[in-house]
Amino acid sequence: MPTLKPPAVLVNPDILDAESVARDAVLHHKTLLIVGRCWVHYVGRAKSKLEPGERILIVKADGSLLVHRAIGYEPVNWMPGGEVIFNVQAKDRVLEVRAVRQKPAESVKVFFDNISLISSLSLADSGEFLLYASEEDMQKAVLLKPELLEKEFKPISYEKMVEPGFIDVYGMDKNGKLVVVEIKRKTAGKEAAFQLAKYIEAIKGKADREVRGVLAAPSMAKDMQRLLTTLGLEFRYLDPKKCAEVLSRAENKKLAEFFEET
Amino acid sequence: MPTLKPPAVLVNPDILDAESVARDAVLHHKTLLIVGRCWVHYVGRAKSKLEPGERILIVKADGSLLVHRAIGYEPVNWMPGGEVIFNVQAKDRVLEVRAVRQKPAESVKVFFDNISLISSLSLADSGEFLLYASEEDMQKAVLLKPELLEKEFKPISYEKMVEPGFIDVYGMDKNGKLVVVEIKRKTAGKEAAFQLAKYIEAIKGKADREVRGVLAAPSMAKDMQRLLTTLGLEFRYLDPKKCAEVLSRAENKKLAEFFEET
DNA sequence: GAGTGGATTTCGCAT
DNA sequence: ATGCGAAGTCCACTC
Repeated sequence: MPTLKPPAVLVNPDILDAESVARDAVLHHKTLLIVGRCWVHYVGRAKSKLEPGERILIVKADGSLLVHRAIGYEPVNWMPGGEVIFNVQAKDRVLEVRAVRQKPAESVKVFFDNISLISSLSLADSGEFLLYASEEDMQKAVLLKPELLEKEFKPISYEKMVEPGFIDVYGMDKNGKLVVVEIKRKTAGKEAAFQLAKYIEAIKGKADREVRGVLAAPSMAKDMQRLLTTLGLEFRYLDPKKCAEVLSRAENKKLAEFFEET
Repeated sequence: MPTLKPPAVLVNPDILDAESVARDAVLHHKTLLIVGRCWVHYVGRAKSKLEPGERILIVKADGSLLVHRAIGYEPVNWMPGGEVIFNVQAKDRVLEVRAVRQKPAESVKVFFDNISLISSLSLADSGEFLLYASEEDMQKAVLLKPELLEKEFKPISYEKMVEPGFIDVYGMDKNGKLVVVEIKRKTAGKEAAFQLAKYIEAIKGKADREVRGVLAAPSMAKDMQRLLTTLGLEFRYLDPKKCAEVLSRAENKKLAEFFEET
C-alpha cells in the first residue's frame, strides 16, 4: 500500500500560521480540519450562541461546515453545502472562520483563540457508496426468519438446481404445499414472473403435489397483477429493511460469540 | 491565552502505532480522529458498503461514530451514541474500528489500510449552547403579547392536551368565541392545517360554542388558501422578529408570574 | 423554484 | 420502553 501524500498538519500553531493554513484550504477547496478552543455565533433560520470550549471544525470543499462537540452525533453548529461564501481572518490573536449563504440567509461564525491542531486535507475519494440489501442477503434473511415471507413457512433448500436454472428459495407452507420463491432485491418485473412460472412448471412435472409460486420483492412493476393471476402466482411484499435487521441481529450474535471466545 | 495540552497526533503512522492510539482513545473515552484511506461496512436498519477512499473518522466519548467524505454535510456512515461497543484491531496491515449496538441491532466496521493522520483528543468543553426563536419561544411570545396574534385575543392555556395531541395555544377572541391556535416557526404547510382541523373537531365535540381555528406562522405554503377555506381555518401572519423582540423584553419574572396564573 | 415525503433520520418529551 | 412531534432538520424527487 503506497503511503499517501502527507497532509499539511500543524500542532499548537500560532494563530497567524493557522490563518494561512485555513485560508489556503478554503481558497483551494481542500478539506479544513481545526481542533481547538472556539465559540460560535449562528444567525439565520434561528439564532444561536455557543460559548467557548474545545471542538472540532470541519469545512469541506462543497462549502459544508460542521462544528462538533466532544459528545453527540449531530453537529452543534453547521452550514449545509452549496452556495456558501467563506472568509478567514486573524485579528487580536483570534482566528475567525465565517460562512455565509443567501438562500436561506444565514451565517455561521467560528472564533478560535487557541488551536491545538489544524490541517488542510486533500481527500481523494472516488469510492462508491452502495446502500442495499443484495438479493443474496434477502435470501439469507428469509432462511433465517421464514415468517418474513409468510407464517409457518418452512424452507427446505435454497439455490436449488432445477431444469431451467436456480430456484432462490424452496420450501413448504403450513398446508404442506410446496412453495417456490423468487426473490427480487427491488421492483419485480414481468421477467421475474415468467422465470418463476417456468420453475413451477418444472417442479410440477416431478412433484406429485400442489405447488405454489411466490414472487417476493419490495415492490411490483405496474400492471403485474393481471399477469400474476394468469400465471397462477402470488406476490409477497418483502421489506428490505426488515431483511437487513434480521441479518444484523444474526451478525451481532456472531460477533458476541466471537467476543466470548476471545 | 494559555496553550492547551498538545494532543496525541501521529502523521502517516504505522498501522500498529495507529492501533495503539485508537485503542487508547476508545478505552479512555477520548475523542478519536482518523484521516485516511478506508472502506466501510454497515448492517442494521439498512445495509451498506462504502468502497475505499480517503475520509475522516470521528469517534466520540459517548459512542457516536461519524465517517465523513470530502463532500457533503451528512456523514456517509455513522452510529448514534449510546449503548455502543467498540473494538479496535490491526490485522494484515489493516486497522479495523468496529462499533456495535443492540438496540437497534446494527454495526459499523471501518477498515483503514492507510492512515495519514490520527489523533486522540481530550476535548474540554463546558460551554453552553443557546438557541433562540424556536416554536416554543413563539408560543411564549404570543402568550406574553397576545395582540401579536390579533387584537383583544385572550389566551386561556397553552400546550393543552386534547384527543389528537397538543394544542399550541388556546384562547378566546373579542366576541367570546373559542380560538385554537397552531403556531409554526416557519412556513405552515398542509400538515399543520390538517393537524389544526383535527384539534378543532375534537374541541367542537366538547365545547358548546363556536370555535375558530387559527394557523399562525411567518408564511404559508402555496395553494393553502383553498385548503384553509375548505377546512374553515384562518391564517395569521406571525413575525418571528417581533416574537424575538417580545421575548428579549420579557423578564423571567413576568414569565414566571404568567405561568403561575395558568 | 417551491412543495412533498423519506431518512440507517436524530432528539426530546410525554405517557 | 414506546410513541409522537419537532428540527436551524437535510435531501431527493416532482410539479
